[in-house]
Amino acid sequence: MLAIMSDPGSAHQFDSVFHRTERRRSQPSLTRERIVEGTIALLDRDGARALTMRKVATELGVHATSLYWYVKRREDLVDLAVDGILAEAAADLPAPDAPWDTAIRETARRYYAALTAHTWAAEFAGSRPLIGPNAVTLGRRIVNALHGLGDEEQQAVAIRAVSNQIIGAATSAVAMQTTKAHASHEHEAVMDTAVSEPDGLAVEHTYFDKALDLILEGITARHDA
Amino acid sequence: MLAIMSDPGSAHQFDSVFHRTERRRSQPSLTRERIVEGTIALLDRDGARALTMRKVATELGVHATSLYWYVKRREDLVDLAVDGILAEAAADLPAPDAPWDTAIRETARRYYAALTAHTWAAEFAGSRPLIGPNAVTLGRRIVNALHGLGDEEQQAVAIRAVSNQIIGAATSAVAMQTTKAHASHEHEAVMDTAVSEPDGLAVEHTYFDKALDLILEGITARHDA
DNA sequence: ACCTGAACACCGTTCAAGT
DNA sequence: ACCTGAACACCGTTCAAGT
Repeated sequence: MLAIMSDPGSAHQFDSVFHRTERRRSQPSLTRERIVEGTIALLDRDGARALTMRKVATELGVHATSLYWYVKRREDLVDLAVDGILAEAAADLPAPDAPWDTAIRETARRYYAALTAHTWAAEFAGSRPLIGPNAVTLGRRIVNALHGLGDEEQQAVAIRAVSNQIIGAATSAVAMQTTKAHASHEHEAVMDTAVSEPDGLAVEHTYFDKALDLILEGITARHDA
Repeated sequence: MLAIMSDPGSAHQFDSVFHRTERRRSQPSLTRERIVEGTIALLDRDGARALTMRKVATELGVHATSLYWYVKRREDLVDLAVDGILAEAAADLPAPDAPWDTAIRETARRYYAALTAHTWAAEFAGSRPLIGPNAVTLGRRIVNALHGLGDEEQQAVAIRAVSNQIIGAATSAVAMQTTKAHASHEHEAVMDTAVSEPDGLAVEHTYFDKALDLILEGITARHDA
């Protein structure tokens, strides 16, 4: 969830990996960074269901219990991995002086693209609060873009409309994708839309842009009034 | 995901509980209906993490392995439970001749309310395709409401904008809620927004209405042009 | 047709012990 | 400070056996 970005202070009240500092020595065989890389590699290769402490450990050539020196629980791996792939999106954001609507379009697009590029990320994003540093960076860019458009409440509404669109679109696109993947596997004669739409994710991506435009038009209409 | 509702045909290609007919005899001690009720009761009481085959079985006074006569896998329980709580929303929908915008507002509102009333439902909805009968009923009501507003593509865009808003808002609201719950447990001095906002879900509910209005204004603006 | 019971191959997590 | 190894209390699922 992105809503926290309108209220960054409350993030400090929540026990999350991102608030716990990492313990480390001079030459450890493990690092939180290495763990995150291994987790992402595993997830990209074998999917969300493959995320177990034991498999991540095997991926890194250590024992499962070693991971607990660096993270507190399995969910931490999820949170770190999701925020990890958001790094792609959080780097290279639109310039601060960009027009508000193109700033939102660009940021939202990158956010959505990162989540759908790693299907597991979209799956997890629906059930975990998105309060990692990269998620916060992305959220702030949207907040800044809307700053000055209407009063505070109008901004809060616009922020939620955009955020919800990103999360909702990403999870829906991925769920639809995996649905069709199942279908193709289980029926040999594939005569459904999976054929007429060779790349469902690409189609959804353009729908995402257009749905976002709808929201931006709504904001504009309200702002001009 | 709701996107399937714009393409009901493809649902038949996917191996889901909803396509498998139930086996039953005259007086079985178990029923798919009883199982769903027990699952929902368990989830409402103990939360999403408590959903295990063994606990559901205990809830119903049978052995875990007995459940496999009625469902194929654990995920089936998730899908059935989520669609189960959507029954509240799918019953008593706005009349077919209601104005399109109030029809959408009412339907979306009920959909969102059902998902947030059972926090586990919102959590699961983000990672499972919403293709149960009640989800389909709700989706169809939205599709029907938009029928005739613009060409087919404009309708598809509007459908996605509304659907994504429902899913995104529900998952965000619930994630935020649980975040704050954690905070209250782990810090004795609760001086964050959880205090100034005694009922976060209620606040989010009114934000949901307003964000949805933004989308409806976008649709109107486009339609009038 | 329905339900049990044993069994298999896993899980996450704790914790004492090693270095 | 970091990592191992054993151990605990779970999991989902299959399948032969009962009725």
